[in-house]
Amino acid sequence: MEDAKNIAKNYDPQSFEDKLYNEWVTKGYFHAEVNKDKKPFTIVIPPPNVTGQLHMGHALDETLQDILIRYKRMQGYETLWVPGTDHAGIATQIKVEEDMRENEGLTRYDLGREKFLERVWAWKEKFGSRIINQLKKIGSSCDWDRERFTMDEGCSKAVREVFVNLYNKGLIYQGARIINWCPKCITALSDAEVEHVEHEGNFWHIKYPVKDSDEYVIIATTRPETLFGDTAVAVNPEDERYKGIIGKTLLLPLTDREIPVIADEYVDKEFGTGCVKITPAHDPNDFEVGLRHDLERIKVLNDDATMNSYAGKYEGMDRYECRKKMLEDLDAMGLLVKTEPHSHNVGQCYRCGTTVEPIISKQWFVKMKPLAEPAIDVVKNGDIKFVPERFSKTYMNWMEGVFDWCISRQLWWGHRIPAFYCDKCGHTTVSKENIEVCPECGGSVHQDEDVLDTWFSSALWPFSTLGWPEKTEELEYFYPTSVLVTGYDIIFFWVARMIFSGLEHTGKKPFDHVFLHGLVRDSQGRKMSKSLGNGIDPLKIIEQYGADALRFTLATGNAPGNDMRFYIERVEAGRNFANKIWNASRFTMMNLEITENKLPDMSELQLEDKWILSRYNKIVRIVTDNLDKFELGVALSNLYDFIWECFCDWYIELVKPRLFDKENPTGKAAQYVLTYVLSHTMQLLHPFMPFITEEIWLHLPHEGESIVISHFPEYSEELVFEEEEKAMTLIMDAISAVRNRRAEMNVPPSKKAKTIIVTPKPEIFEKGVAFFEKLASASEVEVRADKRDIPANAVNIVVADAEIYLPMSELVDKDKELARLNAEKKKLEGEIKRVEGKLNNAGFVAKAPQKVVDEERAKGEKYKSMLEKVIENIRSMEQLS
RNA sequence: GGGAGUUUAGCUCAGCUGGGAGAGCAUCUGCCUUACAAGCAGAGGGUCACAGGUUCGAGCCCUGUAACUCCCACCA
Repeated sequence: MEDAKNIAKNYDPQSFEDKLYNEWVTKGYFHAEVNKDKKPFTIVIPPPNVTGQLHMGHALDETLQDILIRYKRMQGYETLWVPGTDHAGIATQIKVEEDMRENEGLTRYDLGREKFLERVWAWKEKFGSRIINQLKKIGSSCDWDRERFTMDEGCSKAVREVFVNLYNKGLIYQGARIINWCPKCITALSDAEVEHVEHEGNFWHIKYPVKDSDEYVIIATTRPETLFGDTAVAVNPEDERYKGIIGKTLLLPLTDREIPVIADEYVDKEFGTGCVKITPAHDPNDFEVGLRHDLERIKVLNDDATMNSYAGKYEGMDRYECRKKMLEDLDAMGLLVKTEPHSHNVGQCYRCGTTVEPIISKQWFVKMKPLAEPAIDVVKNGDIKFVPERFSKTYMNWMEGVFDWCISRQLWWGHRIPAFYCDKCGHTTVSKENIEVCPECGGSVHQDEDVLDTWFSSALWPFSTLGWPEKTEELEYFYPTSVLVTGYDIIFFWVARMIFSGLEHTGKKPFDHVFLHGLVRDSQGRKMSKSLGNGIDPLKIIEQYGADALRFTLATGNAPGNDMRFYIERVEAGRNFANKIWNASRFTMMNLEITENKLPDMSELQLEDKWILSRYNKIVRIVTDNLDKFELGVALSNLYDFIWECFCDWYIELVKPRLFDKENPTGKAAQYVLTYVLSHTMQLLHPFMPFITEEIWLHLPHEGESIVISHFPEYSEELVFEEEEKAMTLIMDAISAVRNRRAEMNVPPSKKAKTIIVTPKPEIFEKGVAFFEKLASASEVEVRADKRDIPANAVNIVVADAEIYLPMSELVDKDKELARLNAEKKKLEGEIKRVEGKLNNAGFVAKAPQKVVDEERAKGEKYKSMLEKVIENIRSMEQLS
């Protein structure tokens, strides 16, 4: 252990984290392959974000995933991450377009499709590898060599297979529907991609004159510019006010068009004026009304939300400019009755925040009903489990009310829709292979210009990455995967769609568990975002505190599925913990003569050895149980307490006398136990804090070349020492009580005192003599069964099974001491009253479990005997002159 | 409008199937005790949001109330 003695005084993560990571990679510990001798553990993870910059949310994802993977690997599973290296969709394209616009003033249309896609590839090349390097910094054991999920042929093949299969089953159809249109991204969006934001707008009341009459109707609208697309005004058939007007013709203001008044149940008599303008091309409800009444659909907006020729003189204006101008004009014409403030929800593009326009458009849709049914069942019957469980409800609500999914996007970057239109006969052919001629008439064909929604291909992730639709060995072995780890904000986008896609295309569920975590917020509880500038860069944190400290922070302090606030103080706590471990290890190594890592013969174990082993053994079970339940935070905080309190604060201190005294025959045993417990604890901690645990484990006597591939500790019946644990607890409580009394009296540790322990169990306290000397500032310890000859003015301490006397008469203030004893008496009496209250309650004794009753009885006994002693002490104190 | 979550120490949060309220940080006191001042030994601090109920027993289960947060939803 020569190098052990040279280990740095303080924990310095920079000195070893990178080095260890590179070693793990070069030695291939992260590599996964089909291995029939082992069981697979497969984890599905979200893609790196498109900016190529690691953010805290991603660090959280990655940490939780890595904890599970490392744990399972150490348990002997063949572990595979199913990683994505590409987000094949809109976000990437928008990013690149933004970049082009800002730096060169170019749009994708200026470049043309081919050149533009080249740009995206180059951009991906640059940022894709950057984020992978960043993920290594936090210790991710993802085998990044398996970059399968790209826009390559394999993936495209899966996407086409799926598209064609669904189309042939009639589950994909093309149709004109109202979709959400983002005028900035210039594409259709799915319902899930639209965020509804409360918006302070106006309700404009506008007169529509009745033809050949002085009458008019007043409609109320929040989007007056869609007036140009009105093809009717609707009233409720039951509405007495308007019965007479149904069927009449209105003159649509600002145009020369005439529109009818129709009756439709959809209109709410109570809301607004009771008259609704119907714009089938720009509103989903109006679209439905239009279908019922066979109304014309007039689209008045261009793709960039400027007005088209239907707007007459407003043509070419932006939608809001047009709104302003036309309202002025209507006002001048006396047709604007009033402007009423009205707050309502406005749909915004969840990526760029632009207000979306509902627009009629011919798009591709997936019919959701038939796909949703099995996807509901598989969660309902528990085949797929959400952790925490409550999210299954969220999922179910969405799935049960799901609308058809608009999957076409008017973008260039993405999987192009495999539909071909005949230029001659117009026939649509959907095909896995590219075709040149129409199979119907032999005419030339052109492929659909649009691409598929990102989530359409992402939904295939769990199996397309494993080679599907080929029946590969990997697919056979690793699929269905074990667990998906992701944030709850992505349930609808991704989780739900993976579930129904997996079921539909492979006939199997894509994973067993969905482990959901919350969002990382800043210290004020706000979502971290670029625009707020409150994002904390994980790499800076790692640089300053180390990856292990960051991982500690991300894994503790919150329950699964709950949001977490990021406090730098919590990272400091993690760093301090690492430093504590570091120094405990340093101490261990400095006192090591042994070169083997094994337990000594049971007969050589001392009381404190058995105590720490027994406690360690329990921690093994706690950590394992909680990791199996995905309670990572609970597992880690238990480990934290064990390492800091049991191992560092007690065991190391207890064992120091044996280590320092080279003559002590039990010194070797202490070294073995110290080494055993420390190195095994490092293994327990390794999934959470991989770097420091490896560094320490390698410095301790060990077998095998890395903790990464070592075997995770298991609970052992041999290490159960209940009696010794109890005995040790008695001693420790007594020591704490002495310290407490000394602190109360402001006695510095340097001032030693004789300690007399009066106890009915001298055989236990005899074993603790050295501990009292070391830890309770005892100059000399006397253990006995009677209290003869003890000076009445000695400091006295009453604990369970013992009375302790410190003859420090000069420190005793009679009045203060009496006050304290009386306070203690009162407290004990209160406890006894509480316990007896319970025990005298017939209901309690009859109905409570025997174990609980017994425990209460034991407590009662203990308090009674302590009370007796306290009363005695009060008496003798009172007799003092 | 529907659904979910939260409410526990000054702050941030744990508290798993009901059995004497916990951690970290902060505060106060005393310690350079030969691994660690990024530390050690102590202390103070809580009507577990409120009101009912079930139970021998409720922070935990049930009902209701209030405040905050999030998600979903086509009311023009």
